[in-house]
Amino acid sequence: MANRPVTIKDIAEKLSISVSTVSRALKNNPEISLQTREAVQKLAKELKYRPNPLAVALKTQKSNAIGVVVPQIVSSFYASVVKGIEQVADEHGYQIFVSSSNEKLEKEQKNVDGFLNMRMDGIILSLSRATNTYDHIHKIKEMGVPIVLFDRTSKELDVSKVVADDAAAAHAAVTHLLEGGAKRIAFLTGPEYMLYGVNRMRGYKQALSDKGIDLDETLISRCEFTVDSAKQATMDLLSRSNRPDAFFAINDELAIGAIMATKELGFKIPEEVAVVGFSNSRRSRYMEPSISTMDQNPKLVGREAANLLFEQMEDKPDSDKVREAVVHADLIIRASSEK
Amino acid sequence: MANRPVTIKDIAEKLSISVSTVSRALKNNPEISLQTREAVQKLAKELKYRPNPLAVALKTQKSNAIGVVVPQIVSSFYASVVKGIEQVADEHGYQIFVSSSNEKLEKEQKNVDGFLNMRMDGIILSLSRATNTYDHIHKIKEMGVPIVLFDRTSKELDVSKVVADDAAAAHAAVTHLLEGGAKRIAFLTGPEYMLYGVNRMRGYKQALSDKGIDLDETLISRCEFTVDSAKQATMDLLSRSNRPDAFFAINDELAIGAIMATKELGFKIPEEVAVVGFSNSRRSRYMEPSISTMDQNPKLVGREAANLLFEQMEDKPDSDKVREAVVHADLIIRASSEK
DNA sequence: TTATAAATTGTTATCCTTTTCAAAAAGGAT
DNA sequence: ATCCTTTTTGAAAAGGATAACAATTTATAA
Repeated sequence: MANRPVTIKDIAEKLSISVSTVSRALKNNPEISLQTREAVQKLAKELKYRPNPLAVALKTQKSNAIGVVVPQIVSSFYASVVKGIEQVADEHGYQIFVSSSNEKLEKEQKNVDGFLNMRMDGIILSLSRATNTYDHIHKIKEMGVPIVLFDRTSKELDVSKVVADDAAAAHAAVTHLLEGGAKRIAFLTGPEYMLYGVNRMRGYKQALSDKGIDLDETLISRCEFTVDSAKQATMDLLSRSNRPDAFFAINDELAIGAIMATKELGFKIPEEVAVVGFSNSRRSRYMEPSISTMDQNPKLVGREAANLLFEQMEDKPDSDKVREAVVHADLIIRASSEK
Repeated sequence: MANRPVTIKDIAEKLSISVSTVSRALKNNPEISLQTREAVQKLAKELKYRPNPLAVALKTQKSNAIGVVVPQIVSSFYASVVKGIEQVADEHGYQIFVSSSNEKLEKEQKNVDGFLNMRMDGIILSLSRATNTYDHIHKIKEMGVPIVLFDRTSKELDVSKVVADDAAAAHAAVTHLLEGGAKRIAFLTGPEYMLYGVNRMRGYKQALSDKGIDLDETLISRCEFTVDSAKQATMDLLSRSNRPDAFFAINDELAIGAIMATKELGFKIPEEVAVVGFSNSRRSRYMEPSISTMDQNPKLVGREAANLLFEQMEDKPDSDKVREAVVHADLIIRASSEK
C-alpha cells in the first residue's frame, strides 16, 4: 500500500539509460532512436507511469489548466457555461478548475488568488454581485495571465469579455409582451450598479418607445434578487389603481415571485397579467404556469469565453488584444405570456 | 507586464542571506532570530511574495488540496454537499477542487485520474449512475490516497462512506402518506442496481408491512430519471381501474412528473392523490402545488464526508480505518401531501 | 582567555521534469 | 586508418521550495 508513484528515473534505471533520454522518448522526440523510444514507452505503460503534473508545471511554467470563477454553482446558467468552457478546454488539452464566489467579493478575491498561486494559464470569471472593486482583476492582468470575463462584466475593466446583448434581449422580451396586447409593463429589476441591469433597462425603454408608449417610471421596481422580494414588489404594483398588465423580470427568480403574487391576488395568467422572465432556468419550465423567458445560450457563452481565452494564450507577444464577443439570447414563449 | 513572480531567492538576494533562512523565517521558525524574521516578512510583504504551491507540493508531496467528484453540478443537493465539504476543508486550511462526471463512467475515471495526477491529498466522490466498475476507485486506494464516498456508494467497495439512511427516510415518507389516509401508494423508482434505490425500496415495503398493508408489486414502477418518464408512468398507473391514491417518488424530478400527470388527468392534489418526493430540491418548493419531500441535509453530508477524509489523512500509519457515517433525512411536509 | 554550549545561518541534496549543451557512437568518404 | 557528419545519448542546470546536516557566530561558564 501507499506505493510511491513511478517516476521517469525508475524507468531510466530499469533500462540503464539516462532520464533525459526517457523524457524525450516519452514525448516521441525523433532524435531518440525508434528502438529506445519503443522500449521506453512499453516499460512506461507496464509500470503505469504517469507524469507528475506538478513537476512539469514547475519546470515549464505552464499548468495546462485554466481557472473558472462563477458567482454560484447552483445555477443552470453557470453550470451550462462551465460545460461550454470545458468542451473547448478539452479540445485544447486543458483541464479546468471551477470555484464559486458565492456572490461574495472576498471569496472571489480568494479564488483568484488561489488560481494565480496555482499558476493557472488563464482565468475565466464572472463577477459576483458584490464586486465593486477590481484590484484582483488588475492583478491578474499585471501578472500577464490571460483573462476573460463573461456575463457579469464591468465597463471599467479593459479585458476581453463575452457579453449577452442584454439590451436586444430585453427589447425582444418586452416587444413580445407588447405584441400580446400589454399596455403597462412593469419591470422588476435589481440594484442600479449591475451592468446587465442597465442594459436590460435600456432595452425595456427602447421597446416601449419603439411602440410609442410613454415610460411610466413608477412601473420600474428595484427589488432584491429573491423570490420574496419580487413577490412583495408585485403585490404592491398590482394593488395600485392603474395596475400593470404585464411583468418583465430581470431573471426567472423574480419572475417566479411575480407569478406567485399574481396568483395569490387572483389574477389570471396570462390573460390579465402576462409575465416574462430571463435566463431559462430549469424551474421556469416547470412552474405553473410555465414561464416565458429569454434563453441566453449559456453553453455558447462558455465556448466563446474559452475561445477568447485561448486566443490570448496563443498570442505570445503580449499583444493586449482585448476583444468582446456578443452572444444573443432567444425568446422562449411559454404559458405565462402565451395568449 | 508579465513580470515574473517573486521567489524566495529574490528575497534572499536582496537581504544577502540564504534561501533556507528566508524559508524558515517565512514560516516563523523560532530558530531564526526575531530580527531576521521580521526583516524577511516585511520584505516579503513589500514584494508581494506568494509561495509557489507547485514547488511546495512537489517538495512536500502534499498539495494541501482535495478533489471532489460529483455526478452533476446542476443540482442543489450536490452544490450543498460541496459547500459542506468546503467549510470543513477551509477549517483545515485545504483547498478543494470540484469536477463533475456528468453521470458518465469515463468522465468519472478521467476526473479521478486527473486528481491522482495532481497529487491531491484526498478524494471525495459520489458515484455516477453509469458507474458499474470500480477499478478507478481501487487505484485510489492502492496509491494510498484517502478516499470517502458519499450518497451514491456501493456495497462492493471497502472504503469510508457517508450514507443517507435511505430505508429509514423512505419509511418516514411512506408512513406519512399512510397516516394521511393513503391506501395504495405507488413507488416511482429507477433502475435496480442503484444502492439507494434498493434501500428506499426496503423502507417502502417495511412501512407498508408495519401498517399491515399488503404489497402490490404492480404499484412499483421503474422509470428513467426524467420528468417525462415519471409523467408517463404516472399516467399509466392512474388510468388503471384500481388506481393508486398516493405516489412516493425516489426523487423530486420524478415527483414533478407525477404531479404534472396527476394534474393533467384532473385529480385533486392532495385530496385524491398525494405525492411525496425526495431531496428537497429547489424546484420542489416552488411547484404548484409545492411538493412534500425528504430533506437529506446535504451540507451535513458534505461536512461528514470531509471529516471522515481528514480523519484518514491524519492517521499516518496506513490504518485502514474504514468508517461509515449515516446522515438522516427530515420529512418536509408541503401542499402535495398535506390534507 | 579559552573551552563549551546555545543560537543562528548556510550548504547542499531533494522533489520530478524539461532542456541546453556536450559527448559519444555510428556512418560515410577519402 | 583518418577525418567529418549525422545520430543518438548523457550530464547538468533549472524551476521554487524544504530540510537534514554542517558551519558559523554569539553567549556563557570556567
